[in-house]
Amino acid sequence: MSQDGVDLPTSVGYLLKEASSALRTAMEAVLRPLGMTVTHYSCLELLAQRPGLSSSALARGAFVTRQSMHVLLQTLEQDGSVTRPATAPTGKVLPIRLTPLGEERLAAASAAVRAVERRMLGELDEAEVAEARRLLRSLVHALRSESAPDPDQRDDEGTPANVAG
Amino acid sequence: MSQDGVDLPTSVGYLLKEASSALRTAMEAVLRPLGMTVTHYSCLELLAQRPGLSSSALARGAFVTRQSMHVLLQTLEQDGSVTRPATAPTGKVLPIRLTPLGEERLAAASAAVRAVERRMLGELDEAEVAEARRLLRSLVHALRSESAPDPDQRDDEGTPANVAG
DNA sequence: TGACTCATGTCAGTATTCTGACATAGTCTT
DNA sequence: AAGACTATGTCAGAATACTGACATGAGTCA
Repeated sequence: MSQDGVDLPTSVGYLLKEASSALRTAMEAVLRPLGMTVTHYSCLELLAQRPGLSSSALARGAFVTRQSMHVLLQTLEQDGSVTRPATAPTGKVLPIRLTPLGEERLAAASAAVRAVERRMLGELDEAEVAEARRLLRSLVHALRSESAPDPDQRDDEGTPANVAG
Repeated sequence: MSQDGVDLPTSVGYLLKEASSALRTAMEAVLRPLGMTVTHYSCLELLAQRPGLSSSALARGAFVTRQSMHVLLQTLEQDGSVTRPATAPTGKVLPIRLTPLGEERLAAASAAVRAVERRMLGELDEAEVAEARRLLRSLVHALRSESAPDPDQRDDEGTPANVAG
């Protein structure tokens, strides 16, 4: 059974999902007291690094559909964490920005998440961390290389970004 | 901004999520033609390797809540892929098993998923794959070590397993 | 210029998963 | 043996994300 099927304990795919799941769980645990979900945090962090990003761009960066990001942004806007111009400066793109309140909330969340990442990497030295980055990038690159649908065309075509494995 | 916040492109956490997301997308792409979702597949694969698993054990293995697994199993049972005894042989645990039809479906799905995993690892040699396993296990271990809630007590306590990061 | 293709924003409906809660069956402790 | 603790199965409601669809700008190319 282990030879014919995918041997889960040694499958890199399974380990990837396991690690990703553990990370999300840990992040949820530290973000919950701050009244923030992982997706909220991801969105704010992306905006901090690249102010003026569009809703669709945010969706790609957070690995959700642009429809999901759309409703999330409505929440964050009501929340007062982000602002969006009523009319598009050019084209249809509505550049989104953090408000001071959003930056404030992000600061606390970002610190908590950094602590989680530090704990995650606690058993590794610098060289191993670098190697982990390199290997993960290789996996992503290989998965997207051939016969892998373009992640940008997630819409009206059928290749969502859920996360799992 | 990059020093203060979490620098996404170099964050191992972000790369982990990126890789996991890419893997799930790729798996969905190959499983869709087989009429199967990633969670369905995970469940069947677990059952193939450990027949007689309980619903809760399956949930842990697939990184979802036991409630989600419960509804999933109802689908798979109607589907004719798995069977569950009406009464518990001992205690409350209802051991679940694959039907011949389930095994058949799993065979096709498992082959497709193995191909995806092969593609994912295509750029790496054997030593690098082993290193990837080791590093991923280290991340999981470190995340669960301290101040990380027991994943078994996901219920009535507040630490779900969603996947993201 | 006009047709084509692509990306974005948005609305509506569906599906999946989660949170909360409760009863019950083993297990461990005293 | 009784009580406490843990784990399981299950039901119901809520939150979240996704699929499908449509209109609108922008860029490309003949």
